[in-house]
Amino acid sequence: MSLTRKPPTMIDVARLAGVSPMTVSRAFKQDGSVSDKTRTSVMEAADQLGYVFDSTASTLRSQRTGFVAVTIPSINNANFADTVRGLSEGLKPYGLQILLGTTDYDTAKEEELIEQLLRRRPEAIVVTGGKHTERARRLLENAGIPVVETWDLPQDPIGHVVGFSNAAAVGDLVDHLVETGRRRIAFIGGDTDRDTRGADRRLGFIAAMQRHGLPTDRLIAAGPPPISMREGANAMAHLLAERPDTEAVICVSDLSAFGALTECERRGIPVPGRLAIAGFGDYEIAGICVPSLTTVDPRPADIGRKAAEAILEAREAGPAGPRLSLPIGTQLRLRQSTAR
Amino acid sequence: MSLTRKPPTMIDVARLAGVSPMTVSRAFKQDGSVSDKTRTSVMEAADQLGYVFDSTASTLRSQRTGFVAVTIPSINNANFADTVRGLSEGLKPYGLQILLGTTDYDTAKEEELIEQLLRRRPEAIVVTGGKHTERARRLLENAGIPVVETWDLPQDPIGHVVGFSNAAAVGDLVDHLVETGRRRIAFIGGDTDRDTRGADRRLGFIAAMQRHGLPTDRLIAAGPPPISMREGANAMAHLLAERPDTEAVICVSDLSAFGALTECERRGIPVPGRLAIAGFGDYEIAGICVPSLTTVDPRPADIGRKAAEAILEAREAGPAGPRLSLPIGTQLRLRQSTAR
DNA sequence: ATGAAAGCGCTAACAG
DNA sequence: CTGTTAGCGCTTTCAT
Repeated sequence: MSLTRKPPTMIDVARLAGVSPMTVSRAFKQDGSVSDKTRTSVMEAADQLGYVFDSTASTLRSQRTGFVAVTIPSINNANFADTVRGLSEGLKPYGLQILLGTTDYDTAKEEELIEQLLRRRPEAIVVTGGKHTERARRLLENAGIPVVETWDLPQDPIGHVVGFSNAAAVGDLVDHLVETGRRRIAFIGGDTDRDTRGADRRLGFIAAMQRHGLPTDRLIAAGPPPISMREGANAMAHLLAERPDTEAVICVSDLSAFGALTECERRGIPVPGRLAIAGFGDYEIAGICVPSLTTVDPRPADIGRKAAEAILEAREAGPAGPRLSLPIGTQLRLRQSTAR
Repeated sequence: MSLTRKPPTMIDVARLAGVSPMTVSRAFKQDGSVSDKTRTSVMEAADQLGYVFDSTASTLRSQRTGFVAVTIPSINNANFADTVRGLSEGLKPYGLQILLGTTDYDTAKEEELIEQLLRRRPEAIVVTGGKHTERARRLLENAGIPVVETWDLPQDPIGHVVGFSNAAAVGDLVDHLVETGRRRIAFIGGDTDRDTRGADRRLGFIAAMQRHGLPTDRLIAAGPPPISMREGANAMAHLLAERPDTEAVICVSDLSAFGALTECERRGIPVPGRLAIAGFGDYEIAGICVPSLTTVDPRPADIGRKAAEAILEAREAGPAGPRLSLPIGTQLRLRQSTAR
């Protein structure tokens, strides 16, 4: 590492290249109107000095940070990671970079995070879910930038929405299980409403069961979110002890579903023979485990791509533009774990 | 969303609170020397105006962005996600925020990414691995900030290092398999050296096999990284077709190892009875699948935490401080998939 | 504990 | 195509 001496600025580059700082500035832009010859000599000077463009200064003067802020519950989740990837790919061609933060499924942390992110003056913000603290909501409303809520269909959206009904998607799973003759169906999910999407899935389960005239007395609380494989296995052990005659289980995610599946394997309980299992998310594991898992594909990368589209449209339209609502068509993936 | 009018600045807040902008600035700092009464009235004024502190301006004047740049190969990988979590938690108390980018296991993309990130003037940068393009290396060397290379032990480190020998860790796996009586051992990994850590694991496999006087003719190339579950299953199918007498398989990661395991399950091949399988990474699935997977735990969150420590120490010590090298003690996790 | 003046490094706006 | 001037919103520095 070189000793810290003052790093070169545009002025240094300009001096060495024998041009004005403004010309250096233009040379570093895509569309800057500079002759090829000038640009080349500027770039050579910059290279020679080890100059690295300072976007903090550019940002202040031009009022364009090139940031899009994104909040997700957890970075350690393939679904949200896919959404971030889709978003990132959709924004990159426009020179927009993602500024990512995680909320740990906690609206208080989300509020703090949103404030932190807004201080960086992002040009748009994408949040996961539609449930926020009052202050977080106010911050988003007053930010003066496009706001996109994702992975949900909020009752009262702040700005744009790219999502789907978690409840309806679980309803599809229930319908499928009932159609294939299951009646005593359980739901394994988180024990709080901190994970809004998880809570919505549970509500969707209850509503669909009632629609079919079936009891909803097999709700297993697997602990605070995120509910992962281990919690799924424990919840399945609990369920088998309490209600051994259960015919099918819907889990809040594929990870917990896979954990539940392994518990059946350890106990020699045939799946789907004696017990059907379904998950949510279409994580890679769902397609490859044995038996493969029936699940719902929420198209996470599509959510990201469409959120990017929403942002780009919103910038075109300006603050007076319409609120966009881009629905995501979830897809039921019927696999071995619920076959008849 | 409110119509975009000019957002309030410190000057507006100062005017409303009847103080100077400097006092507002101090009120927004942790240790600003302002009376409680003044701070309260400033905060009230700020609230009333919906003022949000502008760190882009703060950053320019103070030359402190509060960013630590981080590059990882993929966001969709629980190991790297854990490292980012550890890092993030270690840095948060110091007001440092992570600016994350992904390289897709591509050093050319890494170079571009590093330049992008350095333009944002991070106060330190953490990169995954120790292999970079020449220009990327030069950029890092001249950045004038602490540089930490992780997940590897580079021959010629740029700055600080927090890592372990991937080769040695795979050597431990080979030793274990040989000790338990396996001789015809295969390795499933990526087909290029793009994934440096994967390539190092393969080299470690070859070296350890040679040390034991065993042949290394069972190297399966599973495609370009990242090698995931599906590629692991395909590679196993290929291996079983070509070399059906294989006694054990080491996979470049737990994800491919799990895929390989499912392929055995589909074909009715007993694991570990007829074939032993080992992975790498100690992903959650390794501990919960049936049979559970023998693997190496690289302590990803520790890598992040120690990288944070390295950064904090380096800032204390200044540019003249020592190059830190914080080794990570990987842990062999012996489980059912290689039991005798 | 508070204020006044200056300026961080770049670019908008205008001129030529 | 290139240059000049001013200023983005804050904080450093120096004063009181």
